[in-house]
Amino acid sequence: MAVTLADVAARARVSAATVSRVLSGNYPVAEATRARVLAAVDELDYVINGPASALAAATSDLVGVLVNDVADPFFGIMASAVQSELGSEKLAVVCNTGGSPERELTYLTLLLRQRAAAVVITGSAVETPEYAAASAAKVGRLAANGTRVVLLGRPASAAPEGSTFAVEFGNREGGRRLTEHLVSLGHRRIGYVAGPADRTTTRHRLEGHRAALAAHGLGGDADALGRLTVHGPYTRQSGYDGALELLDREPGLTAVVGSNDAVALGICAALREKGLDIPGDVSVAGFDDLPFSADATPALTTVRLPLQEAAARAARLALGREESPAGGRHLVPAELVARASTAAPRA
Amino acid sequence: MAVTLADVAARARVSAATVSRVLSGNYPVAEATRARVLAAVDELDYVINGPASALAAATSDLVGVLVNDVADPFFGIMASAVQSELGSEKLAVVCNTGGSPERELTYLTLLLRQRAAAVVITGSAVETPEYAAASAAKVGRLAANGTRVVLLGRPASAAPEGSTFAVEFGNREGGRRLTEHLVSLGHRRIGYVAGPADRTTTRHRLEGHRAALAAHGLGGDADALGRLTVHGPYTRQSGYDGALELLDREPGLTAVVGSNDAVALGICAALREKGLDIPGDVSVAGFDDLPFSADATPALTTVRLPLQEAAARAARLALGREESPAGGRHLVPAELVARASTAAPRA
DNA sequence: TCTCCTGTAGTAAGCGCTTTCTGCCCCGGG
DNA sequence: CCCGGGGCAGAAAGCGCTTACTACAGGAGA
Repeated sequence: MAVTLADVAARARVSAATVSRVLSGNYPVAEATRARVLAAVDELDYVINGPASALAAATSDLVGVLVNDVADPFFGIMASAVQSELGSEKLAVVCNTGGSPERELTYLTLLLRQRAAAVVITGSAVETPEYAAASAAKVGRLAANGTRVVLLGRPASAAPEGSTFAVEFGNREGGRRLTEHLVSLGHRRIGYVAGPADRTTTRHRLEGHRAALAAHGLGGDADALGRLTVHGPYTRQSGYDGALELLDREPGLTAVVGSNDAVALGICAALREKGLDIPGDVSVAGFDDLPFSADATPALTTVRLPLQEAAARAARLALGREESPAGGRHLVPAELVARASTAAPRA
Repeated sequence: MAVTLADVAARARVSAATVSRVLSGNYPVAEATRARVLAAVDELDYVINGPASALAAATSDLVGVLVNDVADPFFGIMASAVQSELGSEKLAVVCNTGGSPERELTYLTLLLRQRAAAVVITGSAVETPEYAAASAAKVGRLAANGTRVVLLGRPASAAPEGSTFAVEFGNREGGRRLTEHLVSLGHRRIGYVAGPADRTTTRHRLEGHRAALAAHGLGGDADALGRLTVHGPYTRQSGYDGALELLDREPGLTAVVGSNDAVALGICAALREKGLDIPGDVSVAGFDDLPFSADATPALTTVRLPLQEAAARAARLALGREESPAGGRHLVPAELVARASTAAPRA
């Protein structure tokens, strides 16, 4: 990288300052001068030095995107949408946290080090006071540095303020609608394979589920609810194991809800292995409406979360391209998608 | 970010140079001094300034990862594996090129600008001389800048040299094995929904397919082959459309191969819609063995590409952690995975 | 005892930009 | 005809780090 600003300046017979102004575009430059500079840039095949620019301007072109795992479609779709929305203006730094709070903090530190322009944090938060405090501290540090922080699909830990925003998913509402759908079909004993017990998303979806049950007088006592619920990671395997466990505890189940679509698919596999028909013997439902859900056999009833739109909005907030409502919180609605995996229980 | 190296140096009563040396670790520092510096770093909660460091050292902690689209599992899996392999040492900058050569070049320029330590380029290349030239020029420029370039799942455009490596997939071999499997089951008229005509991957998979046919005297003339082949993007929709088209042209088909698993699923959907049983009436096969393929109904026969291992190796090459064989090319073998979507044709 | 290493640490010169502060030039108004 | 002001462009001071190069102990060999 021999060619520097100074070389371009010399060739265009202007000062380095002028070249910088032409390239950054945030200062008026006479048209003739601009053309001369641009020509020189072209002729020399000049590529600006990002780090030098970032150092002088105290901010970089990087936007961090924290996900549990980009290989998981739920996160992959969001990461993709964020990246696409950034265009060629900013670069997306994708970090797999594996859902671990420690790694999340580690990556936030690395992004702080890079003087990232913004950070989009996806995935549910762990609900422990220590984590909340550590997380808030780190976010505060980022904000102090001028980095915009956007929480995507995660509730604002505290009241978001200044340059911190939240795009939240209607998990509670979606969970409620899904269970209402099942109840209205006639189901009374509904199993639930939930996500890890300490995550916000898990809690919200489960709360929606229980709210729907309660609204129809099906809540029962905590013990009964507990017997119908198992927890595990958001994986297919967890659905498989959970379904077997629930079937064992409550042979009379007529429906099982998975905490997400992958879990639901695992539930389906377990039921099928037990010789049960879906939805003839047992109805199954998921959450998220990922692309493969419509293709499954039977097609999965689920709750659609507009991941792309939500992620694109998060990206726009990160870039400061979209105004934020007072309070900085956005709620993205969840929508029931009823398909073939749910039906009325046998009489 | 008020705290700088100088602050740490003052607090530890050493010079800035010493602090830098302790943090970078590439220069001996006495144990007592090191401890003092580390303590100061801790007390001041110092975070190094990435851009400043990158400017002075002329290289950054960024590794570019070019993919068609991270939301596509094929690329998502590779991006995830690369990111994980980088650990917290380097940051992965993921760029969606959408398969467009222009965007690929744009992103390579942006990564050059960032003085990325390495770039991993995934996805098949477009086979036109202009693109090959432009791409080679850009890669050369990156190499000249000290950036390691690793091609993942794409043939080395020219002989890779110096800091350029290639981890290639056994697409030809995989294609051959798959078709041999079908032929050995007794299929004679095999349709093929291929990828875009101008991509290397498409060509290799198709060549493997045709080599297998030729080996069994089923090649026929170019016309016959052409009639059994349609091209389209690597999408489900393309498989759906392609299958209908092929069925129309050649009603006597007993098997259809998709250019990848998504295409194969589309083929399945089209066949089912036509009232055809899989594999009773028509066998279907895909390529890649993505996670959803095993779960499809019927489970898809396909060719497994060890994407994670390949991507991890690419990442190691990018970091300079793994020795490369002479010539810098690695070939990753493809393996046939026979499942329920293929069977002998009806008598 | 003196010199010469070897092992540490400090000095200082940048790395290539951005941006504030100046200053020039030219126009319009008095 | 002279002065004030606006529009552009240059000078130069950093931004915070890395890394020669230099300096200075203290110990070994002569």
